[in-house]
Amino acid sequence: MKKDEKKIYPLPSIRRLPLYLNYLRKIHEENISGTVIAEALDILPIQVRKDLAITNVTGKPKVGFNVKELKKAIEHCLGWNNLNDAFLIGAGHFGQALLGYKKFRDHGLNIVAVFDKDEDKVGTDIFGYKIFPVEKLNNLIQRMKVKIGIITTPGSTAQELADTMIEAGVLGIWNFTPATLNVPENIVVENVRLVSSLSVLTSKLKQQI
Amino acid sequence: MKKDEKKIYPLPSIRRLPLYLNYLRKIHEENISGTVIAEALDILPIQVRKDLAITNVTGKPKVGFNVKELKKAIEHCLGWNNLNDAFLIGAGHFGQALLGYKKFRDHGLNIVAVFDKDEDKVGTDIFGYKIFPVEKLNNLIQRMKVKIGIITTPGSTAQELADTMIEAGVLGIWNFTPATLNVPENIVVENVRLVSSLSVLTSKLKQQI
DNA sequence: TAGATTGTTAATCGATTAACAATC
DNA sequence: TAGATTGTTAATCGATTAACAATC
Repeated sequence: MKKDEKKIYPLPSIRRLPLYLNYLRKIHEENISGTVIAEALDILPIQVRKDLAITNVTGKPKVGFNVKELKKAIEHCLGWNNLNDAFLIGAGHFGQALLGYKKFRDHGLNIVAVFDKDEDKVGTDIFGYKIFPVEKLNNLIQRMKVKIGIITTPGSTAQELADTMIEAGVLGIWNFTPATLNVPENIVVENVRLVSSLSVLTSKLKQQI
Repeated sequence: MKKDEKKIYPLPSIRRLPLYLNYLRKIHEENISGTVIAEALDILPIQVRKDLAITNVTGKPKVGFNVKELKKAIEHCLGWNNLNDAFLIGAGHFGQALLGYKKFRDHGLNIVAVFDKDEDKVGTDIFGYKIFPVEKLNNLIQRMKVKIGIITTPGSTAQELADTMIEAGVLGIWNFTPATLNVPENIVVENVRLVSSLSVLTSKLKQQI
């Protein structure tokens, strides 16, 4: 057990695992072949097999993989088997969009509280989440032992929030701001760079035309 | 000119270009060295130099790059020199978050109209954008010659919308849904896979702990 | 059995990193 | 000039893809 927990998986494979999981959750067959998954998701069959191999689930030639087993294994691999509690900081448009997207619970994430520094927002309710003042962030992270912080504030406050959260015990940060966060090396930061994504789109379009 | 338009840039470099651009826009120096940029963004200096090389801007040893020239070149490279008009489909939480994020204009994107299939939303206003019924999508894309569609609907309607838009002349799709879009090969699709990003975070955290 | 599908081993490809000469 | 910084060429690394034997 310990051993597989420590294994480092290729990140591109990790990124594709939830695609497989989504697909597996939709179908009703008992077994599914990598070939079929590949076709549905527009991925090469060999890549599907390689990706699925990291879950340590083995398929049966001519039959494929057991769907139930595979779903469980992917969830385990991603750390989605028990819900990860998270705090969300920044109740702006973006934060609200995330709060409104209930599906995160299907993806291992459980947002348990929301923070904002805007006095007018504090105390109000968004989608059933009561909004706390950022001043309480440190204290509540410690008390609730929350390990994940989601930053949806403007970039200018991101570093400061990260510092606070890390000091209080947060181990992973999902950063939706354009800021580059400076953190100790044992802290995991995952950046959602919408602008990088947009760059790919527009630069490809430019080439295309 | 033609020649450089057709060149295919490494996608990882393209993803980093806007980070450089953001940084360059913040500073006030006339020249900047790759080394300094690298330090600020926590990237290796050699990678910064390699990335900047794709813009064809050359720096001066000991001096660095001309900031103004570099900004222009990056914008050109990304196709941000003239604003790309885009339609947004799906005025839900996520769509609204994008509409509220005015900064896209600094990143080459100009959302010109918003569509939704919800009759209650049609005709109303969000952040100054009037919402049109999806039925008008085809017609307006043709009339306004819009080339980019942003899909922020639920995944179930994404393919259908993509088909409609492509038929009407859209060339690039920014897909915020989990759906895998099936499109002709000359059409550019860029997927924003929040769940893939979350996967990276949670799986790394699992290893860390 | 025959053949679809898996899992493994090897080859290819592309990105990152290193080394270093050129140069302002 | 001396030395910081660039740009180029080569080495390394990791992911993707190909080939194929194993097997249900």
